[in-house]
Amino acid sequence: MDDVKNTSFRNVLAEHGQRYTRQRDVIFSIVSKTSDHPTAEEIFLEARTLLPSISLATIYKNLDALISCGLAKKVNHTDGSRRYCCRADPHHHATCLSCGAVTDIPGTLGDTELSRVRNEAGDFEIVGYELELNGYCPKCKPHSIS
Amino acid sequence: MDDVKNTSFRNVLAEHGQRYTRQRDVIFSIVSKTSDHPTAEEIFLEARTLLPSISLATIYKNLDALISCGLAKKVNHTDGSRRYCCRADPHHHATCLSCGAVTDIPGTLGDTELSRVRNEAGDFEIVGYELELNGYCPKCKPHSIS
DNA sequence: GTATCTGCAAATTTTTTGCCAGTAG
DNA sequence: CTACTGGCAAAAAATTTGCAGATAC
Repeated sequence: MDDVKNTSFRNVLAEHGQRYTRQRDVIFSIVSKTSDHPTAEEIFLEARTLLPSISLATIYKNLDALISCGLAKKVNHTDGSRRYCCRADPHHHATCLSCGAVTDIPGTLGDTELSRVRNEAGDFEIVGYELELNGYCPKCKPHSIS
Repeated sequence: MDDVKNTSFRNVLAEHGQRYTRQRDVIFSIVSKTSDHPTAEEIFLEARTLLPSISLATIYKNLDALISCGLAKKVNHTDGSRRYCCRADPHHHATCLSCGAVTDIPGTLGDTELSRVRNEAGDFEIVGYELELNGYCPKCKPHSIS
């Protein structure tokens, strides 16, 4: 199973004229395995546990490479920090207004809803969307009454 | 009409222990009048036409002040740039994948849709949401076929 | 073998801070 | 008056770039 995934990872890279490297692999798996959306710095710290000599510049370069292959993308974050996630099954992002944690919420918008939006959009051709939610996570909810 | 708005602007500031200043007013009106979502730098350049001696640090400080009063918020774009917008009537953001321009699209999600999402969210208490769309704006659409 | 990639350090860009004079309330 | 602000310059963070040696293919 992992072999298959790894092969397709290599293929996607190859299709975009990019080579497979250990660094790239590690970065990709960090971004795709974490359910929250790490910052470049966080990815760097995590990657260093596997590749102690990796540098932050390599993280940035590889994130760009992954993005150009469609394997990852930058995500919006209500607090303004730049974060990354891999393009997986559709889901929404819920950011806690209190602690800043990001939770993934499964699901997509309904077709009815989507065509309504598409209608409002007029000449703008909608390719994709992302629903950013904000509020209070279970941990912070009790305090939010203040 | 503008007087009323201005009074309420002052009130909101006062409620949050913030003072009314010309700089604050200018920055707020720039952010609320532009339909696209300017970066701090863009706000700075615009503000300088009215207040030639304003500094970029003042822009940042005031944006924080406005945000803390709920008068503006940070939005990130798919391209990773940090931008600001004022909290006005509900709308979606459509970012052009080709030229990066951001268009506001009026509308809200339907109640049915929203309660579905709320349901999926479980213990996470949803306060607000933002629908980020991406695709191609009318200007770039013709080229997107390539 | 050759083009791409890595890690390093330096350069940029972006954002935040400290300070003192100026101003709102 | 007194606390909050503004502008400046300097500091700190975040991101990008250039390069020589290493590596994928």
